[in-house]
Amino acid sequence: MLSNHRLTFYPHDQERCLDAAIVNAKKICAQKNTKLSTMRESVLVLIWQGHKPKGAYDILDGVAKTTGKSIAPPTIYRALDFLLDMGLIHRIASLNAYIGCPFPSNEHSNLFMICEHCGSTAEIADTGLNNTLSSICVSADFTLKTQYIELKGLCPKCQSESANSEQ
Amino acid sequence: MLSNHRLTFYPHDQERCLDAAIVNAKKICAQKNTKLSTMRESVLVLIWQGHKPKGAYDILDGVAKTTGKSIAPPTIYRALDFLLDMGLIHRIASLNAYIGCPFPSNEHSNLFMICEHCGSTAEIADTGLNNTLSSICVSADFTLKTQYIELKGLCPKCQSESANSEQ
DNA sequence: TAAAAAAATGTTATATTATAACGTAACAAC
DNA sequence: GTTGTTACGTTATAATATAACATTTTTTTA
Repeated sequence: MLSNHRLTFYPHDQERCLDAAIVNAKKICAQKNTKLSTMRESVLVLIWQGHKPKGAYDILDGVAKTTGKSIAPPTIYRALDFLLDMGLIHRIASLNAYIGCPFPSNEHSNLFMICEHCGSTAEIADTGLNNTLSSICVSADFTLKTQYIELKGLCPKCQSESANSEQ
Repeated sequence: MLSNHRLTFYPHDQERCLDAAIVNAKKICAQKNTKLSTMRESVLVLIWQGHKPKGAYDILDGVAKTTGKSIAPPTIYRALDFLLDMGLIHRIASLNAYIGCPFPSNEHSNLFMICEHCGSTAEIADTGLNNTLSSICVSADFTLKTQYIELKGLCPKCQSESANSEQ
């Protein structure tokens, strides 16, 4: 089981996650013979500020601020499309938002645990889950291509906080 | 395992699904001491035309056509919110669309199999899957509240069609 | 290295989905 | 029959996303 829930839900050096993601992204682009242009890298960097999904227009504002340029939506959406194609980010449909993939270039299950309180979002790849889903699809004669699994709830930190506030 | 995939993916009397859904909806509203007003019923009827998720503005056009009135978006969104609250419909986040729930008033898993080719969408409630998801969440110390599981692929009919067209 | 081709980005406009804010009508309860 | 509640009407606009076309940058290759 591949998961980044410890990094996501507990304090850690965010900078290291960012750096690792960028290094990894460059490697993957090289492998796939594509380029992580300045704009694409800026978008990826912004997405990796923290472990919370970011909306396209938040990304737009952030990139505009850091680059000092004024940017139009298509520029951001094109970068997002590229990063999605490369498997470097995921789209969280229920939030209309985008998040960095902690283990790109691995087959995985697109399972997200989203804290409703603080927004922190962890990704998990679980073989058992994939097997369960596969067998469900087989029994319904449904050919599975892609899956979106978004779990909403409370992360460890927000659980204990809400428990405290109820006292 | 509760599922409507046979009804969804194979020819059948659509009218019966619709009638059953409306009867069921009235029963549930009575139980919950709420009212399925004319507008809400119109929206629900439109959603139950076929087993494909419908967008809010498609619903708007449909209801406007059948009632002969001109309707504004908030009217539709309010009816949708009500039906969602009653558990009579679900929102498919990846499509920004709404679909009737075949077994409201049951605890279930919000698992949808969506045909990418024809749009037919079946809902499945599977205890094994819920257990798998629960244990994943427990091991990550994540308190699960709600889940959105959307599987994209090919329904039985579209599988055989695409197999034929490749010959 | 200059011209051609391809890839990426810029720009303008607009489509699509959803909600805020406030007013009115219908209905139930007292 | 007035009051309170619920649902619906109306206008405007927010938030997300894309179409269409122009320009720039990079790569290829003659």
